[in-house]
Amino acid sequence: MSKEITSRAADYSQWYNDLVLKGGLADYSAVRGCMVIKPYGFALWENMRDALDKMFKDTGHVNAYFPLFIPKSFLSKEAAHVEGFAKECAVVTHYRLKNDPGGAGLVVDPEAKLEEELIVRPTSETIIWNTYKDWIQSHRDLPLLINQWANVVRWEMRTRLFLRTAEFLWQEGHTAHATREEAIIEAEKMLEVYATFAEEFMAVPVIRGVKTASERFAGAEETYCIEAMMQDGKALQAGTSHFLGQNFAKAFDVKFSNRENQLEYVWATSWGVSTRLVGALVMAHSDDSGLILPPRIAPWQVVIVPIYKGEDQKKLIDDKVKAITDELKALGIRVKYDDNDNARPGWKFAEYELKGVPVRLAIGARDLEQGVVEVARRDTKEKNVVKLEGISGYVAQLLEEIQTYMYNKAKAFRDERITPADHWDEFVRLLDEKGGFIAAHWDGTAATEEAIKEKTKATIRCIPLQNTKEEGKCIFSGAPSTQRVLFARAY
RNA sequence: CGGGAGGUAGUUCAGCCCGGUAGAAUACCUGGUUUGGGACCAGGGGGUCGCAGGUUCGAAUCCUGUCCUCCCGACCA
Repeated sequence: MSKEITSRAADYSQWYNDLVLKGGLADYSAVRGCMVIKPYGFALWENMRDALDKMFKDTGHVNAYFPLFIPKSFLSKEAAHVEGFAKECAVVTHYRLKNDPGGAGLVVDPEAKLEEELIVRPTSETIIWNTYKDWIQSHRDLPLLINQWANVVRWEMRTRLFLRTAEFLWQEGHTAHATREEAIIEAEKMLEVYATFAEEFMAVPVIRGVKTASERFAGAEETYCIEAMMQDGKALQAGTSHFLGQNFAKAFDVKFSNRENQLEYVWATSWGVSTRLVGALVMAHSDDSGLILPPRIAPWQVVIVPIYKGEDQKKLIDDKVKAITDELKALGIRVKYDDNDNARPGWKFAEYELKGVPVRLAIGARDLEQGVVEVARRDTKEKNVVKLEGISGYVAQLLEEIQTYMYNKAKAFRDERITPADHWDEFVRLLDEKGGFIAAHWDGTAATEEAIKEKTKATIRCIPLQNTKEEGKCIFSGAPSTQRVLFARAY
């Protein structure tokens, strides 16, 4: 016995915390609302980051880096933007400490007050558009397709590991275009990149949609989103892409000369995903034994555990494992050989299940004699004895199979939790008893949306793209509606 | 930010009500036996009791303040 995990049924929140902490992804820190991402969790994030970074580059984007600090005056230039972020900003007011003459230790030096206070970026639109003003003169400078990997700070009242922390890591893309159409295409394209990443790498199915006006990004004309379904029936926004119109161009006076030599405001997008995706990954797939990580982004795809009596057997196994790991590595498979003699096999089995390693190979003297190895897959917990000959090919194929299985399982779960509702009683009952997305008609007003939220805590997660049009009556007001939207309680 | 719970060894926790110089399990170290689902025996090391004040001859224990975490709520791309 050692690392007990709270079951999902007993306490879903605690289960999630247990997995993150005991699975070695992150720790709490001495700073309120901030976490330490541990090496195993960071390796997972690095794999996600690398895959996304490649996708951004493949779609023509380049990376750059803008300052952590934003002059306070910048934030207030776009009215909706300041409204949305002002309440959760960390502010730098001084630039020096000194020893208190009264002996109270280090104190802020009141004489070192900043002329203009600096905001720790909650997002970088303002500092970036202030810069773009200098970079864009002509239509020949467009489109400008830039991404940055950075940390941001949002002073949240209530935090949860990965899902909502005061400081988090993310990427933010900021692009500038000559036309409205081109900017919209960009925002939609990047949403599709996110959706592809979530589905193909994280094995998390997502719904592509647009946000309602009240859920829209502060300063955007349209916010596109991908929404995922967690195992407790709550929705989680996994990524957003915004069509910013000319709002920031106007706020920061960014104009370009078109082909007719007329000055026009630039059209903009921004888009981001964060370490919150790690939380989504945990809650979408894992079980009561621990994490279940999809092979394409798992830090270790395969772990090999030797089982032996005495040094002689150990040597024989070591030799065989060396051959196997060489084969696996040649196929680009990330493999760990755990021959630590301090822990026994049973302990290791439990440990790597907790850590969600997709495939485990156990190999002992008996196996060597018979030329076989025990292969255990984390997702289904199936165990098979497989011939050592051709094992690398078998494992490579198994990893693919696990990736597909995890996606299909999550998709079946998600699809089963999209339920249509046509009456208010049914809507409320579904939310309480079943959870998930509820597809219902909505009259399109913010007042109705707000009233539903107040009564049920459910919000409109999105209006799905390519939604089928359908005449109906609003679930709440009874007013006419042309399509169903997806409601859910959300993280 | 409001309500509740908590912070004592690396970890999980007992001790606190009723003040008297800190304990268990596990982990760790040494030696040995072990190794196919979280091993066993023997010996050993490890804690300014979150932090800062106060009361007291004496504080993990009582009082005040403060920091951090969890749960619920308010708030929140």
